[in-house]
Amino acid sequence: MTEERKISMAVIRRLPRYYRYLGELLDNGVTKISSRELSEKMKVTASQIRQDLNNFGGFGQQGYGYNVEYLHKEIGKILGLENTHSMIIVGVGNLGQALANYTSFEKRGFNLIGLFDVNPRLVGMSIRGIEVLDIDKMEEFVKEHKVDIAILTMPKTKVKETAENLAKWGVRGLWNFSPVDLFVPDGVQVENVHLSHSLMTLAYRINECEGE
Amino acid sequence: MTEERKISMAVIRRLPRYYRYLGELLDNGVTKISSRELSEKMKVTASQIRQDLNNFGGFGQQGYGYNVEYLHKEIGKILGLENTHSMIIVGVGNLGQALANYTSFEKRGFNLIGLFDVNPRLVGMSIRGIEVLDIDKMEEFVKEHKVDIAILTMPKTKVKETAENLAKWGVRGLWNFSPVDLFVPDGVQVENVHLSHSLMTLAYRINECEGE
DNA sequence: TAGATTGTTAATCGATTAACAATC
DNA sequence: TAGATTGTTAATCGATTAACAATC
Repeated sequence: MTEERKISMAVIRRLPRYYRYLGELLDNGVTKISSRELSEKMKVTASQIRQDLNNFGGFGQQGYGYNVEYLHKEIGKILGLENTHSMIIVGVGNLGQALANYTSFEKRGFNLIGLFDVNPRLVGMSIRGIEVLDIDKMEEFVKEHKVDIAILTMPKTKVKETAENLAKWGVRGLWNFSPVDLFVPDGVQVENVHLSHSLMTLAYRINECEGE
Repeated sequence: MTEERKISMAVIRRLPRYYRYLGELLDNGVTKISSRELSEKMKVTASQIRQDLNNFGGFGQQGYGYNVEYLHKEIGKILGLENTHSMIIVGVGNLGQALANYTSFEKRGFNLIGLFDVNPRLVGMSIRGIEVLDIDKMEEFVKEHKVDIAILTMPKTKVKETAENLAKWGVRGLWNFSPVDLFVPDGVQVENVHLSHSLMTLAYRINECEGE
């Protein structure tokens, strides 16, 4: 596959937001929108919207604007939402269970196919029809099923080793919820959700803006 | 308070990571570190570390480097971690419960003091000694207790209204887990955790890097 | 056609990196 | 003092915004 140009992460991270807004417009029966109108709703510049979209092609029409349904669909394609993705959860504690119970991921084609934990109390339990397996069974499972994404919601002590193994066994995406930085081989993508970092930056801003 | 200069969010978002690494060094008994050594560990440039830190003052010593304990403590102060912060959770579903059970926030001074939900089945239940109250009691509670941060883990339909109310009642930080953009008055800080966005960007990268 | 709005180039702004004088 | 490393200025790089020609 010949990539024309590397798209910056700043752009990529804005795409889901565009996708969400366009979805809402679609639900409200809006058929067309200009970059200016969308920019006012989203509180960004129209220039940025047009630049962002033109990284991927010309989706609009001069003098008219953008067809909402078409643009929504195209951004979905860019994000890879026309494919389904299979996921497993490694670590079925509080957070793992919460994510396992999320049904909205499925709507976007993210299907949960496996749950793993070391805790014998959890093994054998089922969440939404999926049985929690012992972590010893994970290698076999991953090699047998095509696993696109592993959700890492386990204690941080074992994350590094687990991530290395999963990468070795062919998992291409790691959604990491541990406060640990994973350095994995090329070709494996890591997306971190550092809740404690997020909370700390909120604390900073609260303290900074005291008395504003 | 006279702010000298506006610090960019890019810098702020790196601070928790510095804080974490320095904490680890501290635990390992490391007493001093140079920006170069730290940069190698963290895979960032030494220049960036020095620039970032010098936004807040000179914490190092020429020819020596940085004292790990001192720097760790100072970054903690910058992030506001020497203060405690009181938090409530609004919406005690799967994710709300998971966050309520997190004990690690407490270690950093983030104390949970209230839980609220509309669901009569959840009201009256206790998590870690905190009773879930009916959402009708929230206004009174917030006005009586000093609430710094509200964690919004409720269905998205009610988030906008709830956020506006909480802001009105004096809550200064909103940690928002709903796929909704909140536009609140100045002085109220919003930190979004858009899990679905995070997952979509991971999907994009997996698809993009196919065959790499 | 005239008006509107895109796609795209150019200008600006901000963030990152490099370089080096200051100094421990 | 000599060596090391910071703090800080200058250079570069990238991202955002502005402007406008293309065109529907």
